[in-house]
Amino acid sequence: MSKANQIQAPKGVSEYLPPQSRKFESVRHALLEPAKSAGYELIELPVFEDTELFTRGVGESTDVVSKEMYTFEDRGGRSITLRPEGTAGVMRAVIEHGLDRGQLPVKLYYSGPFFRAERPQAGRYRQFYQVGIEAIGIQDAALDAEVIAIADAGFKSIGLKKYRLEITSLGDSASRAKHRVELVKFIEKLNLDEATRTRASINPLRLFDDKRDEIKDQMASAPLLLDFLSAESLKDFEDVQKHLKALKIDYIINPRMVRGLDYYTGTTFEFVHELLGAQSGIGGGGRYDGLMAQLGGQELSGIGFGLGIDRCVLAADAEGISFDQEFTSDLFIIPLGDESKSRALTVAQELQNAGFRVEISFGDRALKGSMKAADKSNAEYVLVLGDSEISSGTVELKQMSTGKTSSVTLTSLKDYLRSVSGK
RNA sequence: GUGGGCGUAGCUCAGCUGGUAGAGCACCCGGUUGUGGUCCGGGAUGUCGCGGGUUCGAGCCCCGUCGCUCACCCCA
Repeated sequence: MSKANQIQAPKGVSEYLPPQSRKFESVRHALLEPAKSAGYELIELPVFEDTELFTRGVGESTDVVSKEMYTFEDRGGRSITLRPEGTAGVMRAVIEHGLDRGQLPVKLYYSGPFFRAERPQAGRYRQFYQVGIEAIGIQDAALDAEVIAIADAGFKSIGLKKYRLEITSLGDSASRAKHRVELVKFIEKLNLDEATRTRASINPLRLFDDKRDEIKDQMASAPLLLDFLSAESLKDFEDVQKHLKALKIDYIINPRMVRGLDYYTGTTFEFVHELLGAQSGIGGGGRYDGLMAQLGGQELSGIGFGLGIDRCVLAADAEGISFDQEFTSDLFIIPLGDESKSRALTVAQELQNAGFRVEISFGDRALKGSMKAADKSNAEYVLVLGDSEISSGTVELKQMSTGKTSSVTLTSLKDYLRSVSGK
């Protein structure tokens, strides 16, 4: 098999094959459960949207929109983009279908693939998976705290320990405007290369996030947005912290935190894992005041988060967390001879319908080979189904862990399995 | 878009200063009739990423190219 002209997966996509895929499933489940427990409901949306949704919602000045979108023209000449993040799409659906006309807040959760045309690296993929929630329509520091708590509960439920929560507040627009003037003045005096200066002119906050030492050193004395918060914004931020303390959720204030999406205002947060490489953010989110209106809806505030399933899987690996749900079947049926195959299928069907996990040995391998297959499948019990069993109606059920066999009639098989498995 | 590392069997890798390819795991068959795990014996599998060059001879050297990977920008 030559690899030269083999079709490969597109560059930079994350794929989960068994048995690794079990981890993915467990992680997604763990991240989703806390949201359900808090009364959030599923919203399932398309993975592609009108391009304008993102240019208007996420912001033209962001890297996500300016250089990382998968955009193409569909057959009707419309510009379509594979969703790079989840919030904009949720807002679109909420506005379009009037979900915000009922009781507030609207509480939604979702999970699925997202797409960004970036250069891939550890923990960064072109197709990646997120779990997200959005709570729309109520401005309340307690809600901010709940959203953060839901994310935290998800990570804890995976078993993650080596992560930290960083929070800050971007304040209201007046606070940000005041700070921006001072920050721009400060940056003008710095010694920066052309590319960095251009970046700063688009959004000066971005310089806080630069990883290069020469930039970090220069930015050490830069004016911080937190120091420019209005009394109202500050009170809100303190309330969020008060609630987090009540919830016993540890956090650190990171006044230099920058988020890549333009719509954030007020409370913003990020969960950072300590054992991952350069891409260490396992989740993040914040409040967005202007987004709904920006997209043509009411002036409603919202808050939400996106958690990276891929990165959580990597983090779980890094922490050595094992997902102990081994793939085990209750019963493995080995038919001997063509006549018995049909019978094996019907026996399996009946037991599967009764809630047991039952596998069949397919093909015409020797009994020994089938036994090995049964062994590998971790089946609890094995039964050989040949002519004599079918005519007598009685099978020898072998318990693999002990090697012991017991005679059971085919008609009582279900009851027998129930009694020994407790299912 | 920019930079570093790496591309040898399904997987993990070995291959000394160039002499036409190996191990472990996994897989399949067998160790006398229809009962697994251990053990023993046997077996299949590679255009050594691709193309070109140097050489009597290249997996090993040179050039190009593609891919993977890590990092920068940025982000889940």
